[in-house]
Amino acid sequence: MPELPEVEIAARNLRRWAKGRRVGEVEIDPRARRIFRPATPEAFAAGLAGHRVARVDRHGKQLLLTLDGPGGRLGLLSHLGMTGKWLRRGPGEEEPSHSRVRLRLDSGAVLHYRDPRLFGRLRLVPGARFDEVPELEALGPDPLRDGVDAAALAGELARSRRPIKVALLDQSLLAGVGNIYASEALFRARVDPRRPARDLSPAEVRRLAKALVEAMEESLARQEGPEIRYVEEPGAENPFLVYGKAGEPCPRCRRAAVVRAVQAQRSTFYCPRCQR
DNA sequence: ACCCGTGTTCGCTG
DNA sequence: TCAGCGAACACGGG
Repeated sequence: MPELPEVEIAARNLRRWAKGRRVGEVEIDPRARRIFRPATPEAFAAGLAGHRVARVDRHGKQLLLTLDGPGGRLGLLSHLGMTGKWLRRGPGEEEPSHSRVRLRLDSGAVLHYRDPRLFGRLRLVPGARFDEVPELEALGPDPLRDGVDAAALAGELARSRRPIKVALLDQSLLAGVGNIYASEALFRARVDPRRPARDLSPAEVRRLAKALVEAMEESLARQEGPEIRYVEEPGAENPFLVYGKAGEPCPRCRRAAVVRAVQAQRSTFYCPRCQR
């Protein structure tokens, strides 16, 4: 399940697979209607077919493909939700399970959008830039592309009583931070996830900003490759410091066990001894 | 059977 | 007016 680093890998893969290619036939699983709401699968397929992929961009967890066609330029906005993934299959290769959308390319390959839980979204937008898509205006800066301005982040956090872990998931503060990297960054910055956001000192926010970027860059370096394997999938190791490590010794102090707590209906992992 | 899940949106409340 | 909260969405895996 994708957070910013996984979506960045998806963007790089799509660039390799689809940039410069023309989309031919578009096939959609009839069960996948909700992915296209409020539009219909029929309108999506008709609007996309015949266009050529000019570029692939990412902002936070949002992917934006820019395509050119006879009717002009259009954007394909893709959010992977919890279980979405773009895959490429060559001619004759077996298609993935839960393939919801198939885009036949003029390279002979087929792009599959796989999404078992149907929490992802695919939408055609008239604008072809992120700043022309109204729904994306609310997104905060992208930590990898824009960096994290600790002073600006501290200013935002100062207005919130929410626990810092919950505030970090707010996409209007920073775009792309999800449940894993919120826990990982707070551990690296030695900040207790339960503390009210407004109570963090400037030094703590600076540590947090640095920790977020480092956690994401390490993950990106680790995942570079032809096809992403999400961490919870069979055969994948858990590469994180505290996420999913409840009961195991803290990798820093070794003297306390990692604790799992629930905040805003999501799991949080932390070391009660290191994180203050 | 039951619980859990790397995300977002909507409606309610104070 | 709005921050904050909980339910809902939907399906597979342990």
